[in-house]
Amino acid sequence: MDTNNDPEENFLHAMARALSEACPDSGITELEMRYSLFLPGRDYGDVSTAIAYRLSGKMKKSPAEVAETLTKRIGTVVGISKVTHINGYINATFEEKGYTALILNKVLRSGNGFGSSRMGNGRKAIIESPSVNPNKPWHIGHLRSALLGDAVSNIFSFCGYNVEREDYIDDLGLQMAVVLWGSMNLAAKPTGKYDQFLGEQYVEINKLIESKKLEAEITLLLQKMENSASDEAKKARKMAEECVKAQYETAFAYGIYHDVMVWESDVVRERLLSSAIALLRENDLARMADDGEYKGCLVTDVGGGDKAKVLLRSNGVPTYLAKDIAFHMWKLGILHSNFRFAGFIAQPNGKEVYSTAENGREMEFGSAEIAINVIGSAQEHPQSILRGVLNGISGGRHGEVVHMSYGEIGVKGGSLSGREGGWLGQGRNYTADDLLREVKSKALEIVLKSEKITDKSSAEIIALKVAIAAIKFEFLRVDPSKKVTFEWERALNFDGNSGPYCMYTYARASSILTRAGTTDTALGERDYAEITRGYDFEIVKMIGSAGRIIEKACRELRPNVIAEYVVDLSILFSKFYENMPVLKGGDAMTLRLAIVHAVRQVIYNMIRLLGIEAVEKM
RNA sequence: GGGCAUGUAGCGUAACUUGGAUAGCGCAUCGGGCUUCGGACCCGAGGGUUGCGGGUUCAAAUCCCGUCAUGCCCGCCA
Repeated sequence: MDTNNDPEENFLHAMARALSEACPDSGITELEMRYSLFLPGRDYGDVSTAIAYRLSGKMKKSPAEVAETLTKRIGTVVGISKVTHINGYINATFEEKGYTALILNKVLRSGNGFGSSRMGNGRKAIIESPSVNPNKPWHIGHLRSALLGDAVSNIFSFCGYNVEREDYIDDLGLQMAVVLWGSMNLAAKPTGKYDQFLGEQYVEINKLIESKKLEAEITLLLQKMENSASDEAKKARKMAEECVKAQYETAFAYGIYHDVMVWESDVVRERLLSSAIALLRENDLARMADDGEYKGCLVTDVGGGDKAKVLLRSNGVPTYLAKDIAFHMWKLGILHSNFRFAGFIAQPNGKEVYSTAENGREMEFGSAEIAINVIGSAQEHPQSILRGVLNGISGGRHGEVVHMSYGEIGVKGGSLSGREGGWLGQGRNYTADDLLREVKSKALEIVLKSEKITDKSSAEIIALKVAIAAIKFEFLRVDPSKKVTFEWERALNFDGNSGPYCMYTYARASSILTRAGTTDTALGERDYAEITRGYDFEIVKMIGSAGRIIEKACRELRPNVIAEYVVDLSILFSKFYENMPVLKGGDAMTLRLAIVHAVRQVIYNMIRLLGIEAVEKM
């Protein structure tokens, strides 16, 4: 849409034409040309290229001469007011009135959809996160996964994918067996939030395991749990469900919702595994080890490394990897299951989360073209094996599995170990619940000082939104691959590069529009003759790049590029705000109102992708 | 030992995939700014041999090789 009006595109095409005339065998593709474009220092123009340097040898001219030749051949370009060259660089300057109209009118037309794209073309993506074991509360590490998963889901959806938000519950793991043992052998009665209770029990029991040698007893429990008809299995499932419900209270507090959860016990019961194994053997991806250390095991050699990986132990019991492979075959529609689904909890967003269940009905989950797993970097190796095996099966005919790897979170003293209780702090734990409580209380302190907020009840609501924004932004502003060390001090600071700063910018923009009595329809399409080469046009240009930013975040699975962008836009708006009066802007008032409107809309759209809600006052 | 990731001012980060003009932003520090649209703000200052050493190139934080540091992974655990 509007490509023939986009000056950058026009410049690019003009360049390509000039190049093919001046040097037909340059070997430079249009894509390379596109990549060569960069944003120059402010005095040079609005878009530049240093392509002349690359042609210098081929054309046997100096870069400056090449740039001159190309510039002459470019001639006039729609939307570009001038093309200049200096020291071999070619610089183009946008015709600012036309560009301003193009961008501001597009924001008006597109509204909440501004910046969206059809990149995904309706393809289905299953995004899995945070898949926390059902025996403890979410700690800040799990929260990172949940927030990344939520943001990536939002971004994919905005980019035209059909997104299914899925959560995997490992209710058959050792961790579950441990807390099951606790419920059968310890006197403690559940108090408070159930996930917190279980998490604390888990730490206690692990101390007992070391001192009292309980491994054998717990391993026996684990085996009994594998048989879904056993009392142990039923009790474990019941505990796990209660724990997940408690964990989801946390999720809801953060505004995180899912479409479907899949339980490991259901994967086992549905016997997906035997079909998966058969398929692996057909494709020569698994073999029986006849001798060596894995004698009697079914193993796979896929996944690099010099060592085979066990799928079925010599006693016939499947490994986690085997179950995971089967599960991912379901995700990609390579295998069909008889999974049945039933509503699990009604979520505050009005949608039910469905869960695999023994007594449910068949539903249209699974069978995606892309399966994104938001999982810590520690799982890189198993994830690469999983990917390798599935690629071997699908041969590219089915979709792909993507590991969205993120660096794990540490705290000053060490790790957040569930077993050793690293997530327990003094007075406040490193849990998602305590984090929200602490940050909200800080936010409330500040909101109560605001002159704009008069009644106590709305102060509470706003403080909660500010707190959520502060936390989400703090977690999402960093590249996912980076490991981070959590510090309360930073989490409780709302200044500068922060979610609340962006919200504040939004609130100020809203306030101006309210004062002006401006509505979207009042801002019609018009010329913007009053635009200057000041902060106003800088903002217009930045807004013009919003769509590219979102696509980049989507392609690279990096919500941080959006966070970065919103802060930069907010900073720019603050400068504009201080220097260019809007309501007293005289002839420029309408233009400036349109800019304020556009900034407000773009901040709204962008922070929403991060799961952050804008407020009109704070 | 092998594999993966990370290393950018006191601290936290961006730019690295696609090499371009003065390495951007925030916190902290120091100095300014509210009778003017919301001070969770703005303006200014100081602070960088981009871990280190080579190489490629007209041009390297970015690409290549080596090296150091930190973390993670390499189980018939999950």
